[in-house]
Amino acid sequence: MRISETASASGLSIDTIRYYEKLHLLPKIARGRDGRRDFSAENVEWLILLSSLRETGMPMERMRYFAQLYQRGNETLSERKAVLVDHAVHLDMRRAALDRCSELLAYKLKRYDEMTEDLS
Amino acid sequence: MRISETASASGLSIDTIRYYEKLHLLPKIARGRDGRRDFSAENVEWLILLSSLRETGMPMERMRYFAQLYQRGNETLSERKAVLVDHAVHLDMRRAALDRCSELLAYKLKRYDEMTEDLS
DNA sequence: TACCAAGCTGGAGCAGCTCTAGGTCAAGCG
DNA sequence: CGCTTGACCTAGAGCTGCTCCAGCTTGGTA
Repeated sequence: MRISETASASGLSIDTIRYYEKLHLLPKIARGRDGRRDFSAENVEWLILLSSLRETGMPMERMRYFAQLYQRGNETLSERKAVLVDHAVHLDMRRAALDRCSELLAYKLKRYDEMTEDLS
Repeated sequence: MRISETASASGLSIDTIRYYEKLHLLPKIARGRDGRRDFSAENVEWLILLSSLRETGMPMERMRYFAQLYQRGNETLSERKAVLVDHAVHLDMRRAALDRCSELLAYKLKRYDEMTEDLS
């Protein structure tokens, strides 16, 4: 798969994919004889996971650790599982932050409405 | 109120508060005769709002626009309202991203479990 | 055969903090 | 009264995580 297709499949930009490769967040990507990257289905699946983790706030350093586990193969499954379980907890915290913000916005909007009524 | 108290009340760091002031995201902050900042209750409330908006992904540029409206006073209430309503929509998108990530994690964890069972 | 889109690399630029160096000032202590 | 401590100040450097740019190569179409 070409890098442009991989980008739209994963939601990452082409530049970000190259950047992640440079940081060794990806396993070795095959190249065509013209030097272009050729992403496997597994590569794409991995990028979708990275994209989702990054989008929801996993720090780069943690992703690097996770990627190293991935590249060491099946012996690291339990450590990888721990990373994902931790991140699930983090998702709950983010959800709570969104909810707090929603509430605050609702309160502010109500106050704005009251203020515009008072003016009229 | 001192900057350290304001930081813990708003959830922003002291450095970030000073940075926001430099970018004119805050109205003019009073100073004591020793040159230290003295935040009013309204200042703190404003910082709590900014903190909440930033934490949930509002870009700096948008915050700057919002801050300018705020500093122009009550005539801008309807524009400010629009900013907050837009952001509420953005919150829903973020929630959806969290949910997609949760689902993906659940799927991956299930697969990990199947793989470790196969190994044993 | 000439072009154009898509890819490549190395490196600069940008957003949004975060940290550091080097200083001021007020309060508390001996 | 002098000394120390700690919270604050400023200007500016450094960091993360992209994002963009210049200048080049290649493969497919007319």
